[in-house]
Amino acid sequence: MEEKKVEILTHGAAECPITATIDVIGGKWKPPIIWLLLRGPMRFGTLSKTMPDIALKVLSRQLKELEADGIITRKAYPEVPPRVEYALTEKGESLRPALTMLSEWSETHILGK
Amino acid sequence: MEEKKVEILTHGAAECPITATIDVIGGKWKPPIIWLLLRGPMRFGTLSKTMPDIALKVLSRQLKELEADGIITRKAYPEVPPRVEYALTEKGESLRPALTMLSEWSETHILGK
DNA sequence: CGGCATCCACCGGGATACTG
DNA sequence: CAGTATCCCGGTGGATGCCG
Repeated sequence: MEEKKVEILTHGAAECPITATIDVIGGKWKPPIIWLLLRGPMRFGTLSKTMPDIALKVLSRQLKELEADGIITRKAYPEVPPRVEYALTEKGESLRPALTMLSEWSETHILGK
Repeated sequence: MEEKKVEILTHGAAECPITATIDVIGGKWKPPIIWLLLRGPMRFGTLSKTMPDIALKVLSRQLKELEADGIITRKAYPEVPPRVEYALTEKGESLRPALTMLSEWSETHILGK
């Protein structure tokens, strides 16, 4: 009864809800990937050509991680030559408003000044 | 003139507006730091006690980076013992809506589900 | 109290070569 | 076309110790 306990006792990074979201979208290439897929499904090769700076292995892994987090789906067509299309899930689509705000903030406060 | 040029020619990570914002708030401890400061200014020691898992040096550096990015201000009071208070700038405060959306997304799609 | 200097460990990202 | 398999590198985060 000596000291009044404050509301926030401890606050680790793990419990931070913002961190939890950034853990999902925070990969170096995940924002541009999701940003592109918000316009519609894309093939692996198209993603690669659209983002020439990303190594194939890295693109592959980022896509796999996004799939594991339920953000995108991977659909392979058993054709020759192979075709694989990536598309957002509902969960991924639900990121749109948040990502839009992040985008607008940078336009206002970083790029556009 | 043979091929029709698509709208999106290339899309590096550097040009992605979302990535630009995440570069600012994406440090491991930056979200919880900003999240706390959205409630009001705090002293260095209070931040440290509130987030026990962060090493002092790391906390110090993250604060310095946020200051360099214009997100927070550092005010030192020439007293004994020393006192230093950190507070959000307007630019930092302007992150509130975006961070709120990130927070809500995780509550809905990760934690609470 | 509120740092900074030093050193270290880890892991995400990258280049290259090969495959179903 | 759409990857996987290795190997490597740098940056960020972390532990410890000293200082105004």
